[in-house]
Amino acid sequence: MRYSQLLIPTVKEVPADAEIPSHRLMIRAGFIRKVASGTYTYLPLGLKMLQKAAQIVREEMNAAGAQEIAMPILQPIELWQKTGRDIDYGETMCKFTDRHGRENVLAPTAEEVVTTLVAGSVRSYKQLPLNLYQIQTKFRDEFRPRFGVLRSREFLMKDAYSFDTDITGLEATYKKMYEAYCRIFDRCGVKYVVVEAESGPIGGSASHEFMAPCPTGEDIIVHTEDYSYAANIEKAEVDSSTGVSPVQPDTGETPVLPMKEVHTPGAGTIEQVCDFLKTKPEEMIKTLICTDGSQAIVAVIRGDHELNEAKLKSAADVNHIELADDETVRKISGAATGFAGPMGMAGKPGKVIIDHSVAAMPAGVAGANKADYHVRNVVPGRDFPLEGDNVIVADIRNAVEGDARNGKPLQFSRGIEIGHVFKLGTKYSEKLGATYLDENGSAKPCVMGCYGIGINRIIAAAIEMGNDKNGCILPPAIAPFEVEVMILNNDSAEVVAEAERIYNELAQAGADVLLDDRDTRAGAKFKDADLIGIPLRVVVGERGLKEGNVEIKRRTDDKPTMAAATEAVAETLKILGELKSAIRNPQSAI
RNA sequence: CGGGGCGUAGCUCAGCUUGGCAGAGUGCCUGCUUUGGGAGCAGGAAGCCGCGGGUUCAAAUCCCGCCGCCCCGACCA
Repeated sequence: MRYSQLLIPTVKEVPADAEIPSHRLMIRAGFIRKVASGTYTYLPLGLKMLQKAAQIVREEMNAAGAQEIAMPILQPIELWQKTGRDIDYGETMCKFTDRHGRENVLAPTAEEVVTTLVAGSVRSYKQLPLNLYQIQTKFRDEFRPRFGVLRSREFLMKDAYSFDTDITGLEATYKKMYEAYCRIFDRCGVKYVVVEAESGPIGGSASHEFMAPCPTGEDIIVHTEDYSYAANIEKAEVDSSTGVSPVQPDTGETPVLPMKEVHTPGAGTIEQVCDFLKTKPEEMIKTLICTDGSQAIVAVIRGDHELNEAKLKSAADVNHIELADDETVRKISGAATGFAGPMGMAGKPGKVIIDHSVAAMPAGVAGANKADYHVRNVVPGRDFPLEGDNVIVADIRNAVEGDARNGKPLQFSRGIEIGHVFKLGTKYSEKLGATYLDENGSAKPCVMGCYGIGINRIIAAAIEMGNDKNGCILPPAIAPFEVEVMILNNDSAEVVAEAERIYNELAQAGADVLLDDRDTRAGAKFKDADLIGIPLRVVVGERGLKEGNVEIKRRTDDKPTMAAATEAVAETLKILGELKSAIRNPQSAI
């Protein structure tokens, strides 16, 4: 295609509201423009990248035996009420009432529709396994859209849903999808690590996330140095022997002091209490009052630790958890927020969940359940019970520096979630009646899996990982063009003719090539080519052509290499082939 | 939803404290010169100063309300 005919509005100025490199560069390179918070227009180059990534996804999904379908974005809310997910998704779901007064949703995902489809179309085990997917716009009214297209309210997602007769079948399908995902991200040229993940409101028994490692990522990856264990921090489990209190253990030789109430006026946070009492956060016992909507769930963790809501949910065996409001806190603890303690909690309605690391403390400082007071020398097991009908000791905190898994120390890094695979089981098939008749004629629910890929995030992650001060450095598989042929001197008939020849021959050979035929200064063309990040550049200029040469330069090269104009096409295709086959990812594994 | 910031030319921003002609750079258009890493000179077009109300002789500027956008937090596959 010809540059002069494409809408590629590159900009020199850094957009004021873009914070991270991918967002800045996608705007600067003319890939996207913002329409409103969390919604973007994709311009020709940006759309081309999305389509290339989507095509790779499509090819690998088809190769793995999945079939492409198209489901509606507009869905009746009744479907979501059947599974209760209208509640689970809550405000995140875009809803509206149509002219007939019917409530509709703009789909954030499609389990309900696809499962209903299968319920009505599949009768026999002979029709299974089945794997259906689509590549389609999804809507989520995020609390806080940010980071450009990384967290937007409208985005392109590949969502696949598998139906098997039993768990063994699901395992096989899951493995197939997992492997297809590896091939997809390999082919796209995006680095990734696979981590264990929480399944969240989708529900199900197991899941893995594909993370593009990147310091600007929103997710925290917890892993051993060799990646033999890697998990999202929401999921990461720690060896229970690690992370125990550094406080001197009670050897029985030092007398155990009785509890002592101390006045701590206005000190409601861990930091304030530590300042006031000259204690360390790891000597504090933090008591968080939560609720599942009907009963109180009291979480007890060490002062320097963070509560992990997913772990708390599973320890308490509830579907939903949130921090209680001040009024509830006062009712349960008898004091303002900031002064709750575990003493006496076990006798109240609800559940008390105590983290392992608190149970291991010889003594600590806790809130007194009385405004402006804390208590020293609180001994777990003596001053509050570690067992009982409604008391559970469990792992309910986030992993921290110093924790280990399988005896190996854990490290922390950040990542962008670009893909997610789930084993769903029969949660949806049972609720929506997706059953089949087995060999014996008895009806059984399909065993499901679901598999998502954020297409926009593939693009953003690739730019996030591949950029320098001059612009994007894109993998050839998803770059808007593989090669640019640049006409350096538009007023030279020979230069123009030679550039056109090379451009036409490259295009005929199947290369995706852009001809920069704009009648503008050379500097501007160089800057734009670098900004867009086209992997390979062929410059046809008067100076070189006098000697019968053109210049060939990879985006990553410092200097161009000269090639005979007559060899330019062959040489370019050769380098392009090398670039395309060189793509692999260092730390994918697992 | 809580905290903070911002809203002025297509873009990046100054002007607001202390009310008094609507500004710069960049981009865009025209002409001349230039032509291998975002050229120079000259000329030009371009604004509901986010919206609504108030104070005032006079409001981009001060006051009130609303809307939008960004960041942090909370929340969230």
